[in-house]
Amino acid sequence: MEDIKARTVFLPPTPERGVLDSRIAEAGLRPTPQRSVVYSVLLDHAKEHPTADEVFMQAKAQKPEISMATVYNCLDALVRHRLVKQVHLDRVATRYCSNMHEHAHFLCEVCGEVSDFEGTSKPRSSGFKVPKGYKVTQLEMNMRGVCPKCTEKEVSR
Amino acid sequence: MEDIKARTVFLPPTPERGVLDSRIAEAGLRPTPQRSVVYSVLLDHAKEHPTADEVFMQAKAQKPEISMATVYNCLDALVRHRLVKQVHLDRVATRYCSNMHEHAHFLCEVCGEVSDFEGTSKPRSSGFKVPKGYKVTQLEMNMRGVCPKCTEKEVSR
DNA sequence: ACAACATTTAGAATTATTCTAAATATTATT
DNA sequence: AATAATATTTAGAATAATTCTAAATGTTGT
Repeated sequence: MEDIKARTVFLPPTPERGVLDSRIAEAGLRPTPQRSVVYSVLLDHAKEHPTADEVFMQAKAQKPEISMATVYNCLDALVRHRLVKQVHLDRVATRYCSNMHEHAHFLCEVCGEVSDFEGTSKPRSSGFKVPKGYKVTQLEMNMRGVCPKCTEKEVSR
Repeated sequence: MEDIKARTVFLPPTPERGVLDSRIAEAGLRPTPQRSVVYSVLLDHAKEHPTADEVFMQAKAQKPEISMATVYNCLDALVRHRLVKQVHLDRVATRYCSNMHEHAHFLCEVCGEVSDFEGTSKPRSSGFKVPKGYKVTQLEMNMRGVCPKCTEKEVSR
């Protein structure tokens, strides 16, 4: 029996570099070392929904020559080819998400932590009236409020 | 019979200054001339979902001494007191919305125009699984795609 | 009228993102 | 394999959005 350490309950472990490269290629992008690194950082830190800057720091640890401009280039390429998603939760830096299952994002207004809520919603049965003629290709559901940890702390004050 | 000029189909005409001030006061904010101006700009330009910079330019037209810092202060105060909403559609500037009926935002990826889609969605019946213990106070649905105008143009090419 | 407090202001500072032009790497062509 | 065409990366400068700061002004309560 193999000794498998589950990384998280919901997210699969990050695949090896070769697999990443073929995913990048399948998406129609030339697989470069920089793109693999950026993609692997996002897969490894899916829970954190890192900002471009955080991705840069992590990527630098693996590949010290990488530059910020490249991180932005790679992120944009990955987003355009639907390997990752941008998340726009507030006025500060854009966050990135490698979980491509449809899901909602929740921002805790107390601690700032971002969580994923699984589920799906079809644009035209979401409760919102999409007028005829609008072609919806992407859907983003963001919620805000207080997470369980912070609710507890508030009560015990 | 009165001669009423409807400003838009869905949005009511902007109320006069006095009414604005009492709404601001009701929300628990001291009504200042700057806050009224900023609020009135947002009500007058609800359809455009203006950025802080656009609000500044419009506000300056009515009150030339107003400063950018004040516009940010006022916008933040209005948001905190639930008179307007922030909309985070992309990596560039935050947009503001004075339509407080629940609705979704649609960004046309061709022309960049933002539209409102009416409707409602309860967090716990939105299709997304909100785990027990999470207190959701705000919900934001953003969609992207192509608007009818741009779809037409694309076809006729 | 005075003290306490809130708001506004201009401008500087910071942060996020984009741009630019040169260097490097890859792919296609011979 | 050599060459040309093309794509990607790089460092750093430039721009844009937002926040900070400290002084001035305005408001409220006593």
